[in-house]
Amino acid sequence: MTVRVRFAPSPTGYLHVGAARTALYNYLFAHANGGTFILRSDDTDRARSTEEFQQDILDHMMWLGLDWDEGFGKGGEHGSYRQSDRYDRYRDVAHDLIESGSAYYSFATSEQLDGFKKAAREAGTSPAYDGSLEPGYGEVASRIAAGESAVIRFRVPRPGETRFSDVVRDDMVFDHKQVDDFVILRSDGTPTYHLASTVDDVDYGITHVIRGEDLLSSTPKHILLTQAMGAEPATYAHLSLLMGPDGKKLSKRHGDTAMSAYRTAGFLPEAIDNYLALLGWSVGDEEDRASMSEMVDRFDLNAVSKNPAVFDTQKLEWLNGVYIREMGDDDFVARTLAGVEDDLGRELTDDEASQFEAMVPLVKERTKLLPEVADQVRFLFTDIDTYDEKSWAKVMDKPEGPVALDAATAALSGLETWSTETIEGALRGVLEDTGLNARKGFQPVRVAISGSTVSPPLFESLEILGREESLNRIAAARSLL
RNA sequence: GGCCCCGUCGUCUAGAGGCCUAGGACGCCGCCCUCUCAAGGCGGUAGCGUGGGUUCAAAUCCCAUCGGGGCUACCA
Repeated sequence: MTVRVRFAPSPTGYLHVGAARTALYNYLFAHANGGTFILRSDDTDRARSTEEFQQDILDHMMWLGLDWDEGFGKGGEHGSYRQSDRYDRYRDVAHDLIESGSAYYSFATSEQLDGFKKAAREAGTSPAYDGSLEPGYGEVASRIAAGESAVIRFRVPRPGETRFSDVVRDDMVFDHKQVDDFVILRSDGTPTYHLASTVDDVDYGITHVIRGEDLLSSTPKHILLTQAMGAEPATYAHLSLLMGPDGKKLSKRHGDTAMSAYRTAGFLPEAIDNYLALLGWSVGDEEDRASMSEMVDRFDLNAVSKNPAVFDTQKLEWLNGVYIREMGDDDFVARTLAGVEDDLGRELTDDEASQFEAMVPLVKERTKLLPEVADQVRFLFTDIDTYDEKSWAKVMDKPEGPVALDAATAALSGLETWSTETIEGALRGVLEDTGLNARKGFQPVRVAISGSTVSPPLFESLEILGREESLNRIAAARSLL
C-alpha cells in the first residue's frame, strides 16, 4: 500500500507554528515511507477563509521546504484540491447518506438544541444530540415538500461504539452516547468540515491522517462517516498540541504564532524545521541537530510523543545560531546582504560589498538572528556621529582614554603594511609603552571606530575599515576628549 | 457538567521491571580561553506530581488521587 497523507489547513488564518509542525510530520512520514504528501485547502468556512491567508500558507510551506507532491496549486488526479470547488460532490454524498438511512433532515432549532444540552448538563448525562427532537417521518416529508430549509445530520448508530488504534495514542474507544448526530450539510447547502474532510480523505485515497489532537474526539464521526460511505477508514495519528509558556494551547496571545513572524525575525527555515521536529519527537539519542534528510531517514510516527510540548523560543534561537554558524560564507552573504542594505537605506558599493564579505566570518559566529548582522557591520558603512553613551562613559571618560588613543594613533600611522597582524603588533606595542592592560588599551580604540564597546574583533575590524578611515575616526574621537 | 487525552530537570526529551546513585539538549551558574561581544572547552544546578499496591526489584505494571490540556458550533 502506498502511503498517502495530507495536510489540510483552513485558510482562516496565517500559517500557525502548530500547523507547520503538523505539516512537517506529515511531510516526514510521507518521505520516510516513499509516500505522497498532499496539500489540500479545507476552506468550507467561507466566511473566514481568505485568499491572503491561503497565499500565506502556501508561501510559508515552500519557505520551510515542505514541498508537496500533489494537491493545491499543483494539481493531481483530484481536481483543485480546494473544497469550495467540490460542493456538488459533498451534497451528493449527503443525499446518498439520506437515501441509505445514515443521515436525516433535521429541524431541531438552535433553541431546542440549547435546551437539550442544558438539560443534559444539569442531569449530568451526555450532551451529545441523539436526534430525539426531530419530528416524525410524515412531518419531515411534508415540511421538506413545503420547502422548509433543514440541515442534514449524520445518524450516529446507538447504542454502539467506535474503536480505532491511533498511531500515537494507541487504542481508542468512544461510546456513541458521547457523539452527536452531527451536521454534515448546513441549511444553505454547504458542507461542514466533518463531511468535506472525510469525503476528501476517502476520495483522495488518504491512508494516514496525521493531525492535531484537537480533532481526536471528532475521529469517531469521521470513521462512522467513512464507513457509511462504504469505505475503509484511514489510519489515524493525533499529535499533541503545542503549548504556550503558560501551558495553555499556543495562541495569538502568546505573542508570535504566525510563521511569518519568525521569518521576519530572522529565523532560518532549516532551524525551524529542526526545532519543530524536536517538539514531540526525539531526533537522535544524544543529539538535537538533524537535517531534513536525516530526519526523513529516522522518522518514526510510532515514536512520536503523546505529551503536549511547550514552544520555547530560546532553544529555537540557539538552533538558529548553530545553523547560521554552519552556513557557507557565500550563503550567508546571500541571505543577509539585502537586510544590511535595507538597514542602511542604500545599496552597498563594490568596495563596501568586499568589506562586508571580509567581515562575514567574524560576524557569522556572533549571529543568532539574521537582522543582528546589520547591527554588527553598520559601523563600516556609516560615519560615527554618535557614540553609545554608556560605552563612552565607560572607556573614554577615563584617564586611559586619551592615552590609549594617542598611543594608538602614533603606532598605527607608522605602519608600512595595514593588516590584522601588523595592526595587532602595533597595538600590542602600545600596551607595553603605556603600561595599560589589553582591556584599557584597546577599548577606547574600539569605541572610536565602532561607536561601542561591543563590536567584531578589533584588529580585523581596523584592517577592513582601512587605514585612513580608522585613523580619522580615532582622531575624531580624540578631539572630543 | 459529560467524554477524551496527557503527567521524567524551568523547557524539549531518552527511558518500554534490574544497564538509572535517571542520560542528552536548551536555559541558568561557575571556571578556562580571550582585545569587547560571541563562539568554543570544562564543570555545576535541577526531574520520575502524590498515595497505595504487585514484585526479590518500579520512572517503567495496577489502582486511586491530584494537576494540566482538548472536545462538547449550521468553526475547523
